[in-house]
Order: sequence, then structure tokens, then C-alpha cells
Amino acid sequence: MNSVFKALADPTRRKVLELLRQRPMSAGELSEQFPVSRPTMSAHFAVLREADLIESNKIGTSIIYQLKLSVLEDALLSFTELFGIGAGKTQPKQTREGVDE
Amino acid sequence: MNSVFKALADPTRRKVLELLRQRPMSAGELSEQFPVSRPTMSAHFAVLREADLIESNKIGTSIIYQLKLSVLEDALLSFTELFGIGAGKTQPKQTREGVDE
DNA sequence: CTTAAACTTAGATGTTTAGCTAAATATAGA
DNA sequence: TCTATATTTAGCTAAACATCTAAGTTTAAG
Repeated sequence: MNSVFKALADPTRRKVLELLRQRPMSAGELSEQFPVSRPTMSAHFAVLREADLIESNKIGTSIIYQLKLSVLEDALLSFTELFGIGAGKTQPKQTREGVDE
Repeated sequence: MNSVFKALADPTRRKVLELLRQRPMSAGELSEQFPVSRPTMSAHFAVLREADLIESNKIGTSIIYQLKLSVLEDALLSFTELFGIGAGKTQPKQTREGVDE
């Protein structure tokens, strides 16, 4: 849980997760959307991987990252429930590609 | 939201919030429960205050800290909803080891 | 006014983090 | 194998963080 919150503490990483919510993307595709170098993005991916928030699959020369929603879910839910917040009425939404907000 | 996650990224600070969930406590009372120095705890309080997660009231020589639950609630809920994670009722997940620490 | 108690601020230090450029590695395809 | 592309690793600097001890601030009480 510690590493999850640490990963979440950086806005770039949160944005990456947000992008991956829509669909899996390659490291390159993700990197394009941020004004930082690829090595820097690579380091961010490593942090997210370390927190088990994303999963990688190699396809050719690309590495496709995918959100592990259940891990994020578990961490956040157990925390919110600890505080008695989020009790509620939000039903489990299907998070498929294209769902926007 | 940035500062909230940053505050939450430290286990000591999360524990402080957890303690304050029960009742308001003085800085000294809180500090007693951690194996770090008072100045260090004071710094943690400052981070939590900066994130607007706690509120302080001076009573005599003591400073009483109090959890601002609504702020935590807002931040966490808006984030979970962003991801379509219902903070409500997700059935117990299958054993998933590696939820880090 | 002096002392004591409760906290915080200041200053120092070791560790971690984010960022960069440049080089290395891996894979696909000719 | 050679070349081009995708991504990571290496090596570095600068800033941020957690922690400590020591000193400063504020308030209460004698």
C-alpha cells in the first residue's frame, strides 16, 4: 500500500494511469503525451510497475502497458473504507475503452 | 489533489490521520505514538496541514489537531470515481499477494 | 519577572527523487 | 548481418525529503 500511494503521489504517474484507463498503450505512445524525456518516463513506468499498478507486455519492439485496475481498486477501497468514506452508492462501473469523463 | 496524495504517501502521516479519525489529539499525544522525534512529527503535521487534511486549534500551550474528513473524502472520491472504481461495494477480491508494503 | 511545558523553527546531514544526455540492448525486417 | 526503431540502463546534477539536535516562541503559573 505504501508503494501504491507513493506512485500516486506524482501527477505524471497519475496521468499515465488515467490514460491507461482508456486502453493499453505503448511506452512510446504514452511518452509522447508528456513534456519529459523518454528515460524519465521509463523511470515513472518502473515506479508504477513496482507498485504493481501496471503490467507490461512485449509486442515486437514495443512494450505495451496496461492498467491493473484491481490493484488500484483494492488499495483505494481498503483505505477509504478504513475512514468510513466512500460508503456508498457508486456501483461498479465497467471501465472499458472509450469510457470518458 | 497533488498535495493530498503527497501527504498520503508517507505511512507515518497515514497513521496520524487514522489516529485522528477517532478523536482530536494534541501534537504531543500524537508524537508519543511514533518512534521519531517531535520536530520530525511537527514536520509531518505541516505536510498534513499544507494538504488541508488537518486543522489545528491552540488550547493553552497545546495544539490540538483535528482531521478534516471532508477534504480527504473529496480527494479520494473524485479520484476513485475518475477510475470508475465504485467506492461502494466491490466483492472481496481473490487472494492477490504482493499488495506490497 | 522567572521557570516550565508544549511546540515549532533553524541548521546540518544522509537518502531519495526527478530530470537530463548519451550509450546500450532488443527486436523487426531487408 | 546490418540498419532502423523502441525502450532501458548508466552516469550525472539539482532539488526534495526525513531525520536529528539545538535554539526560539508562546503560554501558564508562581
